[in-house]
Amino acid sequence: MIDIKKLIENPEIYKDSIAKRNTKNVDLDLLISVYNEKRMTQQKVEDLNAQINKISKSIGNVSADERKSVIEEGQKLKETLKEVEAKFKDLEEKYVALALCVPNTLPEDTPLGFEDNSNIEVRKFGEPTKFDFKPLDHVELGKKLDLLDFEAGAKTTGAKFYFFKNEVVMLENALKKFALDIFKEKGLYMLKTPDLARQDILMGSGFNPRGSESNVYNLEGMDLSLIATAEITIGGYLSNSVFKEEALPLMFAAESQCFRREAGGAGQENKGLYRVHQFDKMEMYAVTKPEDSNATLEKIVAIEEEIYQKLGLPYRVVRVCAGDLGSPAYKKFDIEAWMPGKGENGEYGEVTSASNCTDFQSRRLNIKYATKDKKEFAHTLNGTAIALSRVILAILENYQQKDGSVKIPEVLMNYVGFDEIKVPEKLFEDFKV
RNA sequence: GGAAGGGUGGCAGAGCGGUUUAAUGCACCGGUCUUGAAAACCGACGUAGGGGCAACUCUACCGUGAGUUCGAAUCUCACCCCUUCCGCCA
Repeated sequence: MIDIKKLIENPEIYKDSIAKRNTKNVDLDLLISVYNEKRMTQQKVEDLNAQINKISKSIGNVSADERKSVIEEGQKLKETLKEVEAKFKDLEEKYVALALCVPNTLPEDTPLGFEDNSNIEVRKFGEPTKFDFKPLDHVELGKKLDLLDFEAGAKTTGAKFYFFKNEVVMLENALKKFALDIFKEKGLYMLKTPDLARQDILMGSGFNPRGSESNVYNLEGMDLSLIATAEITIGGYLSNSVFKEEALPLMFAAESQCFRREAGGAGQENKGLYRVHQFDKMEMYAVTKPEDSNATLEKIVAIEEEIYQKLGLPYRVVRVCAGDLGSPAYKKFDIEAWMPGKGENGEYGEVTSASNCTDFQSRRLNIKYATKDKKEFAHTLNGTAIALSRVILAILENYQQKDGSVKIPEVLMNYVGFDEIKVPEKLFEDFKV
């Protein structure tokens, strides 16, 4: 939610953001006029209430014959109040609906562009993995090594669902433990969150549970949705809180499952594990004072980079362009790991995303911090540590060998308990006639 | 899922249709006293929004939403949450 006073004072910075993001269906002029009308109507409601309060207080001191006329006067006022109140409620609803559509502002140096090809590379680690053979993609490797099963996922649940099998089940758990150890070392406050959340909590983080654009699954007949990221439930955890100034910045980490409808996400670009409806994720989150949020964003990206360096995955860090930002994000960095099986000859593919949401979410979720003499909205940030499905994809593709076996990244060997995934003698398919 | 009880300021806790401006206590903050502290005393002490240059003033908020009433923390209905017991179950 944006700060309406800031918007009225400075509509240009919001107009600029909307244009650069190419956000549709936002009408700032209408929003401002509805706000002003709402305010005037609110004043009328309050005046009427003040009159009614006065009358009902005076009623004890009024003589018996006067009482009747005083009550009648009150009744009259109440009828007027009902009309004005209905108008106010209507305006309030209109105002909220319009205000919810306004995206966060942007810093001056945001790269321009509407798609991810306008993102700007800011750093690079390693070089794209070279092979002296033609590498397989993770779907082929998953089949050959009996590690992934998309057909069974489709049969059981639907397209873009999958089974992890054998060593990948262990690899997933190893990656989680690896992430947890890093969280512990960095002193992050750790959470394992519910995988369902109320819809107002979803909206608090900037997710829209309803409408055709929605990316979330809703539970029929209930006020609950499957979460798309732990960012949502961490937001719920922190909602309606006031933090001590000296306790900030607070850094969190959470494990959860993530469910996304990803309507229209099919196609070669998104094959296999790259874009799926369900995956596990280790997420980071921070609450800071406004002046610290940009430094904290750098800190989150640094932890992410440490993870991918330790995993030995080549990556680049990109600054996300205006049109590719979600509406809560003020500034965002993605890490893209090298994926040898993506596209024709390998491509970088997004594995993390770190956003500074400034006060956009904290206004909706009511997350504040207190100084000696006032309470202010805090800033919130979020960043991926490990999206399990995509990192497993990257490990399989980057660590494959000529015979189809896959080496385990050194840092994970102790976690998984073996150093290589060998080509099995028998596949599950061989059990069938 | 069933039954009973409950949800009031930072905390504890009264109020159960109109002198409530939500009592009282504790905590916190400022002050007096003191070498300093404690105690005692005095004062201030919620959030959000509207109007005003301002001193100030008005409105809303007692789990949430609706309703009854001139007037609701108090009465009615629905929902949410908590506690205890029963049932079911990893």
